Amino acid sequence: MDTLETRELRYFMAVAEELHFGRAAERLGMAQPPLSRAIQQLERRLGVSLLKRNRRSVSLTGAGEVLLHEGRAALDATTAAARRTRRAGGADSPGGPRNRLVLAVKAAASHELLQKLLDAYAAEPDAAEIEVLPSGTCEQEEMLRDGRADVALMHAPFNSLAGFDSEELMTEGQIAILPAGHPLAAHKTLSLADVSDIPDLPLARWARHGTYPPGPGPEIHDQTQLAQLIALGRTVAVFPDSARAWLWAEHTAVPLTDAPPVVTHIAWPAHSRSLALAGLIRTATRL
Amino acid sequence: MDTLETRELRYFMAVAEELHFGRAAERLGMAQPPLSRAIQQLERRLGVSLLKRNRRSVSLTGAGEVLLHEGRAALDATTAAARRTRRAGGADSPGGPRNRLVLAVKAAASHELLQKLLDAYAAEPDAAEIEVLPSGTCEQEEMLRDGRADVALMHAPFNSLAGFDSEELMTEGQIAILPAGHPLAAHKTLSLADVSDIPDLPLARWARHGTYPPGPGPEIHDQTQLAQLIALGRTVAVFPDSARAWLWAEHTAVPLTDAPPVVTHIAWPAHSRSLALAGLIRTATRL
DNA sequence: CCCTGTCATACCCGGTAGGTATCACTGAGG
DNA sequence: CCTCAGTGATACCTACCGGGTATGACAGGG
Repeated sequence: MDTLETRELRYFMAVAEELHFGRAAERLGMAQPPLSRAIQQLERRLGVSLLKRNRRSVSLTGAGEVLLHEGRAALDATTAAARRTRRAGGADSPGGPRNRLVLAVKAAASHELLQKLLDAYAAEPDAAEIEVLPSGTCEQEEMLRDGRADVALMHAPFNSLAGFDSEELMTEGQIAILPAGHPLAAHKTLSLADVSDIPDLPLARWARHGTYPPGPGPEIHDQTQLAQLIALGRTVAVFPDSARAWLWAEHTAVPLTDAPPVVTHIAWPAHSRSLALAGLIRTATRL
Repeated sequence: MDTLETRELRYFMAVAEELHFGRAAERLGMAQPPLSRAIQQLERRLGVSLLKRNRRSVSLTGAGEVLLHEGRAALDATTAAARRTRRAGGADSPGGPRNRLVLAVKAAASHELLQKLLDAYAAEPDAAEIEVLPSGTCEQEEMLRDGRADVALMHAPFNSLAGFDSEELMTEGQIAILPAGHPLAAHKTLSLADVSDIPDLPLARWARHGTYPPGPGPEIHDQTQLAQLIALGRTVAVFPDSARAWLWAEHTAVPLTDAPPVVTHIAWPAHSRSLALAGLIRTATRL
């Protein structure tokens, strides 16, 4: 009736993303004709046209766009259910489910805070085991949504907290990281405008989901790469204060006066009901 | 592999809620044996035991509890995707998708605010059509989650805003609604303690999802019933200020000094990307 | 000790998901 | 203008599996 099987959703997502039945079928590991048929059935069942086929190109209708977004959320929720259930498996000794929590953190994030949090929590009675899962740039949200992680350290305004519950842990300013020898490195403070268009030092561009924002700067996907490029005098970067921890001798940090403060949150799926998670959050807010 | 079909989720939810294969099968409109088999397959696929069968009774394992919660969220997301897609159907004329928004409101909620909101929004250029969906006590959250509604007026602290984005619209105090002739009705103000244990006037109990909280007061599921019982001198109720709008001559409203303020929010699913919704929210915050 | 309730097993059938072959149509290029 | 490459739809077949019925196995209560 109005069921929407997971398989159908998967199929539609593939087609909607590829906008090409052949490639979508290949990605799904199946032949093209059954895929075409499945999508037709889906459209008939929903009573809605999802794709515009022009015999030569495929595009989304309005309803298709809606299903692309809502379906992504639904699929994520489903795989999250599977993952979390599987993870909870075996943990069934009465009196104390040996819960394990997966904590997603951006690799470059404040190491000090994380260390304090883990230490404090480990000291708690009946603390669950914490698995620290390093995540790429802005990937924590996705990880929480699809169940790879149970809880995450996020950094507003870079991460969006939409759809999660969260508690504020720490606020810090931002600094510009410059090559030590650069003229600007002599300043006591700088503004964003000062560092955003230095002719010889374009701002580095970070990979987000495999693609890079446009711009003149070098393409980066690794903090060490960035550190090296700065040391070589090829680029400049803007980071939260806590990045001072990993600066090299060839780097100079200069506070930025007008950069928005970075707020570190601990965030988790709003519907979570795990005792272990509650304990970790309590510990975190007490730091 | 780790797919978790919607059908399997539906089946498991039924069994997990009934804790009885026979009744669950009946509720699903199928025979018991295929249901047993489906659950076994599910457990085998997940590699996790979900139910403890004692040949005489069924209970959830830890993993089963997890799947019960996570699965509910996943199923809601899936049916939401179906509903919203279907609702977006046909709306495909280029240049302006004739979006229609479904707004869930608690029936007893501030009528004045709702009226102002609807009027203001209707005056906007290219306003979408708003369908007002009355919802039972604390049902708005569920409606947002499963796609029956796109946006809702919620009242903290009664509704939980967890998992939604929201904007604050209005804050009001609370009042006790008493029979006009009652001695307490002569007071200028009251405290919660004053009204919570009046021997002859027990607090009314509202239905939530068909069940009533325990207590001595009468069982209510309708504001008119409540008004009548108060008028008859049988009960007393606590409401936000805006309830004054529907008071009878036989009622007296007395402000409560220590009741938590009621904050009306406009709330919507965090991942929403609808233009029409954005417009409505903009209008609401400008009121 | 039997009887009832309850979940699991055995077996069968029909629908349907998926594969292969092919058609229908479109747009580019010579 | 015709041809050919590319792409989605159609036709048809098969095998799997979801669902049904009948029955077994076992626990508890009278």
